[in-house]
Order: sequence, then C-alpha cells, then structure tokens
Amino acid sequence: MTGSGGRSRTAILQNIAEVFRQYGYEGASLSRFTAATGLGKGSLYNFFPEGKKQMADEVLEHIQRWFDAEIFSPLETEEDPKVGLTAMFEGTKEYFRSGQRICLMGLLALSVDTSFAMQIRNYFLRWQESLSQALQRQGRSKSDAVDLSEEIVSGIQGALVLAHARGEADVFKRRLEAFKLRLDLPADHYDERQ
Amino acid sequence: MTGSGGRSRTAILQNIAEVFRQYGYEGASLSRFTAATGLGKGSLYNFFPEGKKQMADEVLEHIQRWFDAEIFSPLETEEDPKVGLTAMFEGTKEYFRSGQRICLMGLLALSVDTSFAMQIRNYFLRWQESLSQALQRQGRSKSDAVDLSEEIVSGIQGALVLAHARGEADVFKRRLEAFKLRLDLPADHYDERQ
DNA sequence: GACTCTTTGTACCGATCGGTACAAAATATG
DNA sequence: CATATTTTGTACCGATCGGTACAAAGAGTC
Repeated sequence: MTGSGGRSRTAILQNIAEVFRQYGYEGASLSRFTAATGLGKGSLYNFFPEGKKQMADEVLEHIQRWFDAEIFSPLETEEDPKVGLTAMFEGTKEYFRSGQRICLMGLLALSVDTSFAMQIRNYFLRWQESLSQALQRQGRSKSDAVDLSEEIVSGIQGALVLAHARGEADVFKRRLEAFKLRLDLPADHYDERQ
Repeated sequence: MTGSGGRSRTAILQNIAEVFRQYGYEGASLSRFTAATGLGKGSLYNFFPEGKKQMADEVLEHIQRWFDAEIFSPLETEEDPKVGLTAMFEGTKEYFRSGQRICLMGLLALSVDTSFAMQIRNYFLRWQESLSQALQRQGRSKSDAVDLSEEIVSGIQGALVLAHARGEADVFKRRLEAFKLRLDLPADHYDERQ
C-alpha cells in the first residue's frame, strides 16, 4: 500500500496546500486539514509523523518540484527562448488559476517565521535565474536580463496580491498579458465571452 | 485623559499593527499584543472593548488615513504631477521602511477571511485611482494611465513580497527606482556606501 | 481463517486562545 | 483629603490548539 489510505500522497498534499494558502501557517489547523483531506487526525499523524511542519515542508517541496518541471526547466533548456517564456506564462497562469489561487511561497515569505526561509528564497532565486537565462538567450544583455527577470517575478507576485485585494482575478491576467506583450510573445487566445 | 494609559493611541496602534504584520491576523494573539504594547490584557480590552477585530479595524483605518494624507492626496492635488508622484515614491519607501516592512493590507488581502475585504479593496482602488489621475495630468491617455497605475501598484506589492522572500530589502528599492526612471522622476540621492 | 500490516478513531495531555467579569491600583479633580 | 474616573491585573470560562499513545477497524497475504 502506498501509505496514503488508498489515495495519492500528491492529492493529499494538494488539499493540505490549499488550507495553508487560505489560512496561512498559523491559521492552518489540524481540524481544517481533516476537513480538507477527509482524513482523520490519526491518519494525518500516521502519514506525517513529524506533524504540521512536515506537512508544510512536503507541500513546499511539491510546489518546487512542479515549478522545476513546468516553469524553470523549460526556461533553461528550450533552444528557442520564446518557447520557454511562453510556457512560463501559460504555466504560471494555469498554476495560479488565472489569479484565483495565491502563491503559498509568497504568502509564507511575508511571515516573520523563518522556518521555510531557505526553501522560499531558493524558489524565487531559481525562478529569476532561469528566467534571466532565457532572456539572455534571446539576446538581452546580462544586466538587462537580470533586471527584467526581477521585474517580472515581482510583477507576478504583485499581480496576485492586487487581484485578491480587488477581488478581481482579471488583474492577474492583464499583468501577465502586459508582460507577454513586452516580450513580444503571442497573446492569449482570449475568450471575451468569459 | 486620552484613554490610552498615558500614551497615544497612535503609538499603541502602531505596535499592534506590527504584530499583525509579523504574524498575520490568526497568528496575532493577545499575548503578542501585550508584549508589543506593554499593556496588559485588562488594558487592551479596556481600550478595544470589541477585541481583536476592533484592533485590526482601527489599524487598517489608521493606515488608510496615513496613505490618504501622504500618498493619495498629493497625487490628486499637486498641480505639478511630478511632485505628487515623487512624493508617492518617497512616502512609499519611507512607509515600507525601504522594503523591510511589509504591507499589512496586502498580507490580509491574501487571506480567505473577508472581514476586511472592503477596506482593503478601497485602499488599493484609491491608490490606483489617485495615481492614474496624476499620470493623466502628466499628459498620458486615460487607458495608459489606468494600465500603468495598475502596473505600479502591483509592482510595489510584488517588490515587497520578493524583497522578503529573498531576504534582501534592496530589491524593493531597485523596483521603486526603476519605476521612477520610467516616469522620468529624479533618482534617489543614493548613498552607495550603505 | 489466521496472521500481519495499514489505516483510523479517540481519549488524553498541557498549552494557548479570545473573551468576560470585576476588583485593585493608579490617576485626576475639586 | 474625598471622590470620581481611568487603568490595570487576574481569575475564570469554554473552546481550540498540536501532539502522544494506543486500541479498534480495515485491508492484504497466504
């Protein structure tokens, strides 16, 4: 048996991640986890014997893995930088549910709790570095690429904050499209009827 | 007597605000407030009879008032838009302690708790609106001004997230300077020896 | 079915939570 | 100084917290 009660550990981690996103680390309680996962307390502690911290660690690792595979690696390896860049914007839009899902790494970054600081820092540095590489392969100077990658990554984070603050997910989509326009990437096949 | 135990309500609110910034709403506990304010529980409940929610409401109102006076109004009323825009960047840098202090409105915006949603939304809309007005008075078209104001406000929020994620406050300063450069505003008298 | 392994439920623990009530202490006023 | 007002401290409440221990229930294997 997989050790996750007939369901994938991934599915469980995704439910747990959502509780962390909604309530932050301190507000994410065991009772909220049980409600979100359908697992009782006994089960949760069986799968995560080190408790809440282990859950968060595994969630963050899972997020990092996803971004490595879907965002950072294409930025680093695609011969045509446009392919990697386009994949980044599409993947980012998908991952953040067009602005409806917040970035857990970003949320935790704002906390005074430094338990996850290294993981968070590495995630963002990795994002910027891989993006900067793609921009350089496009022909930009290193300093321009570094500056622009910082602007884009911070712009994405800020767009998520603003989208949630205003209660309008479209803010996020607009900011993504603006960046794509600047990078001369193909616009979304935007469905105006949504 | 002022009703705040020989100290200004403003000073108390500022200490309380810092607890909210560090720990979020759920993690901000009464014991953390007493430690931060030097007031005991009896005092806290005397000054804030409606409890924690009242504290947060008053803190947010206080923040809004500061931004109204120092950021939004100059953007709206200065005849030379450059004066209001420059004041915005300077004031923003000061308020967020050059990137070391996070934006509480932005943090609360990310929570699923909607208790403060209206206040938060109004704050950001007000910021964008006043900024857009200044940009229009500068000669930009309305649509350009609206788009750019959204970009700047979200960029500021994102720069705070990224500065904290990376543990480097300079990220924030760099993003501010980049926006100022785009708006052709005078650069900071940047002290390189810091 | 017997046995083993995995999952789940639950009682319990000490700690903390936000809030209430109210008395003691401190301060202000005439 | 007497009195009124304000501030502070603290006992108490029911609730929740993360975690521990362990037995019961369920699933897998032969």
